[in-house]
Amino acid sequence: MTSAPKPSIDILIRKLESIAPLSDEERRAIEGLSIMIRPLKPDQDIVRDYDRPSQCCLMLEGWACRYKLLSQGKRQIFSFHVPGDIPDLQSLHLNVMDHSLCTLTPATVAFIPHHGLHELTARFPRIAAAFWRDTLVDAAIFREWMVGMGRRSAEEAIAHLFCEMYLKLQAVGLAQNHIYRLPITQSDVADALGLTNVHVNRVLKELRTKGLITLMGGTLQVHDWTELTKLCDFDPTYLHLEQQRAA
Amino acid sequence: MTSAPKPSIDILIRKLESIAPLSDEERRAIEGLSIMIRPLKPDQDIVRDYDRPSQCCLMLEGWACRYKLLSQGKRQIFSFHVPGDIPDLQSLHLNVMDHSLCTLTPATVAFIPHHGLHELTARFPRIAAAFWRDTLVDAAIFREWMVGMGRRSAEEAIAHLFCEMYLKLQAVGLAQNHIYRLPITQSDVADALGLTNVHVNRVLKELRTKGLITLMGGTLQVHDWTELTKLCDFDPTYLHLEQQRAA
DNA sequence: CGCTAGGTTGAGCGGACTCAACGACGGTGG
DNA sequence: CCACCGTCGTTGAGTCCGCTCAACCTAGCG
Repeated sequence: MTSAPKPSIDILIRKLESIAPLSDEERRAIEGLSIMIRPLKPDQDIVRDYDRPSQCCLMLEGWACRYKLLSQGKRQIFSFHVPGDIPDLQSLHLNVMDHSLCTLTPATVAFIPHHGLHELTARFPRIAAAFWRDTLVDAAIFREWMVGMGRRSAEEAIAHLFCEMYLKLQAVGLAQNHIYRLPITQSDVADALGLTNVHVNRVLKELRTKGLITLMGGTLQVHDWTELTKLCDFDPTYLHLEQQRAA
Repeated sequence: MTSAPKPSIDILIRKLESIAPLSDEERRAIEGLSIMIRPLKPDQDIVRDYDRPSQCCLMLEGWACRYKLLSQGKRQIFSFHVPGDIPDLQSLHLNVMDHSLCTLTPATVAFIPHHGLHELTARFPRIAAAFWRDTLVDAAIFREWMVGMGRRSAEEAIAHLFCEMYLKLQAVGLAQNHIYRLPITQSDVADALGLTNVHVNRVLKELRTKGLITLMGGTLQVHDWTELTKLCDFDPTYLHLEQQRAA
């Protein structure tokens, strides 16, 4: 953070354009969305299970995650979100929240009323398609996490998560050289992968011992990318990062 | 199947209308889609991992599932699909398949070219929204399966799956009185929940012994719905079955 | 300086797995 | 018509990955 640019909805335009170019009119329509920008503290819920939100949340700065609390205090994390993401875009068409969304770090988010998004997507099918696509990639990542929890060992699952996060962050310019900020606790990792914090700790130690990664002070460094991807059989197809040709 | 009606795209119209009413024009546009209806045998792949399909598949009769094969022959099933579903709707906007789709029973499916669907959704934003919503419910179910694999015991996970399938089938008129056809093997259940067929077998025996269910010849009967839902802490919110008020 | 959240380590346990055998059933072909 | 075979379901015995419980360490922070 040398001289932080003022966070704005531009990040959304850039994200959409990384998939398909926008016309001037489309770009102007997005810039014309009425939004409310708010700074948030860490561990602050943005929307909660059973809420009926009337707005979506665009991450401008910081990390967030979607999760659900079960009886007996168990927690399942569904996804991690970084700047450019709209983690609750589904609320545009599913009026009840079936999970919660909360910040992991200090964050800046833009709230965009459903009203404006409904108008926007009705007027511009290509923008609607781009948003739709975004939720589809989300679902693809859910599927891959299912593979992790159902069919991968703890070590493979953790390695896989680290590979995935690196590519996601690299795609939005938040990571390079196999180093990135990963401001989440071992308990968060555990709740994302269906493990316990104790076991995550042991596996991390193992990965460190093998010289594959170091994870310190919220920064992850991958020392041997090839070996790490091999360990977990990582195939990035599901992230659908390649540019789609314009429709 | 006393006097089977000829399967047709009507099933799709009915499904869309269960969410929001369609105008005559919209209905006619859907009926005007060029489709190809095909009967399929059981265990037949419809689309495969890494394919780049140019059409979507509407289930008219029979069951299908989405899955992925891993190295060492492991398999993860992501979802089960019944008549009215479009299991590969995501291929409309994600051009590479990141998983496969195959029949579980003899089935009849309608293939709908992407071309026609793109036109349809561009012309009718409300139809686009309905399709989009459908993929969002899909994603919500993925999330719930993640909860099952990450944070539920085998018994809870299996009970939860049975509750889910009942409500999904009931919603399309394929189940009532807590009885329904479940034409899948114990290995399928295992691959869906991240378990082994052996363990699924033992847990089913346990559920049978408790008098909660009987599962025989592909038919599941729930004897004590209340108890079954209590056992797995079932909350159907995530299925988003309630009618949505017209946009 | 003390509190708290997060990380680390040990010891013992158990749910689900592995391997293996066998039974039930339906389809198929000689 | 029945022997054969493959798929699916069932059961037993032994193992292990990841869990539980618990203690302790470390660093940031009010």
